[in-house]
Amino acid sequence: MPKCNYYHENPRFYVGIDCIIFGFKDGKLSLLLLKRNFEPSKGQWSLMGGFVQKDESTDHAAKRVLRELTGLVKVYMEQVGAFGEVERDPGERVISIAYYALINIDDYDRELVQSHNAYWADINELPTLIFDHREMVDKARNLMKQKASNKPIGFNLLPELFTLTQLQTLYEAIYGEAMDKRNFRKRVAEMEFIEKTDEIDKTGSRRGARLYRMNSDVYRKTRKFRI
Amino acid sequence: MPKCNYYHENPRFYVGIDCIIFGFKDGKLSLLLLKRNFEPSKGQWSLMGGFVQKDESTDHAAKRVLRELTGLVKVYMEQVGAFGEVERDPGERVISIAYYALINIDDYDRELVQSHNAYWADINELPTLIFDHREMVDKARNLMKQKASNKPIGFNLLPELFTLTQLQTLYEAIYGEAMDKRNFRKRVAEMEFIEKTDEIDKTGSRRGARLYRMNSDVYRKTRKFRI
DNA sequence: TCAAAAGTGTTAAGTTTACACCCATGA
DNA sequence: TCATGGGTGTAAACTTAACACTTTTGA
Repeated sequence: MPKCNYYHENPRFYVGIDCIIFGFKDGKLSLLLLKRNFEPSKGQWSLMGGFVQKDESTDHAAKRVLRELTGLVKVYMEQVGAFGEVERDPGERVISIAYYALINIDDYDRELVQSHNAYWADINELPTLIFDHREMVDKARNLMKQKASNKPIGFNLLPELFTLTQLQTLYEAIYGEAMDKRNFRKRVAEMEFIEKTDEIDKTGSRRGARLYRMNSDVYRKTRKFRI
Repeated sequence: MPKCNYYHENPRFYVGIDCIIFGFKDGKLSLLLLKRNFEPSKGQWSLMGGFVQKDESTDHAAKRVLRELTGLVKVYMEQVGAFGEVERDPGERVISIAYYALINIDDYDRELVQSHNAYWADINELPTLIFDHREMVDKARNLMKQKASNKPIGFNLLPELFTLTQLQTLYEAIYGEAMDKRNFRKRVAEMEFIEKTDEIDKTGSRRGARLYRMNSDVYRKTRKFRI
């Protein structure tokens, strides 16, 4: 394929990556935010970000940025979209691509997160964020909610073994509304890939609660999910 | 806001725009495609595209690109997402942002379209497209289908006055499946913003069919839509 | 007079919602 | 023994799906 001058008439742009990192902490949906200790906007809250590099796809860049903050690899991520207002970043023209990630809050590298000056914030009590990051968060949250209602992505936010109460609390946090316990469990019982294990969690109650596990192989056979 | 060297360590990229232009033609959902008479990939089919310029947002660039092809302004457009594989455009590294547009097929500037060597193609019989354009189309189609099911965006594909048979045929084309006429009309009757007019369309049948109109002001009051 | 599209209701099936009590355990 | 969270079923309300005939008119 010959290089062609047509391209070179056009301007080039910094392409940023911003990550909306969801976690499930103390029964609440939370985001991992950075208190910036660098300019621009030092001291303010922002999403974890970075720039796309020459030799990497945007999806790859998003995974790299997430890894730089959390140490995690193989994380569930989805693109939220491109944010391209001319003045969105007051420092320079940057076109940014937002991604959301769902991580298990027990797994990440705490030192790495600490060294970036990052903290978990309840999604319903977010501080003011720089630039258009709030818009990114809102769009990510809506997309995630939509997807979580018909694809089993929520399990990425839970430990491998979880109780049905944890699962219900998670979905209540995602939807922002209470659910009926019996109706919820009826629906779970219909999904064969949510498997009962032999184990009991004794930490949440005196009686103890049955632990369940998501079985991806079983899910692949039916691909039916609806909570 | 001081400029800061941090940005300048990073590479810059051409940022492309690609438009998935939906129309409703002869009872079928169609896309406006270009038979490229320029390199690279001359002679092959592609989406209408362009490049983001210095002084415009990506949304603005998408509207401009659409206007360059169709002459239309104030068109319904939604972003599909960013496509950022390293080798997606074999000519140069280009990160492209795809948008879909819904246009009324009676309105566009035919000469302009002709001069770009563009043609309507039935969405179910698309030719092979260059680069990752097929992927963009598939993602756009899914997003549009999803959105059309709970927001009244489909009316952008119809003339101002339309018959219920046209409306049903449109939704059958969007969903790719047949619908029951009586159930369909029952649902339409529940939506007050789909208003019966005094006019009759005599072109589609001997008997003639009642023409309807979408009233956006009435829609804004209820915002209930479900087909 | 007949072909072709427009228009019109009812019933059964399926889904969703509402709701309250007993169980097991450790402190 | 009691406070705490875990676990369980049924009936009513609502929504969705299936289904067939009459009307109008121009050729």
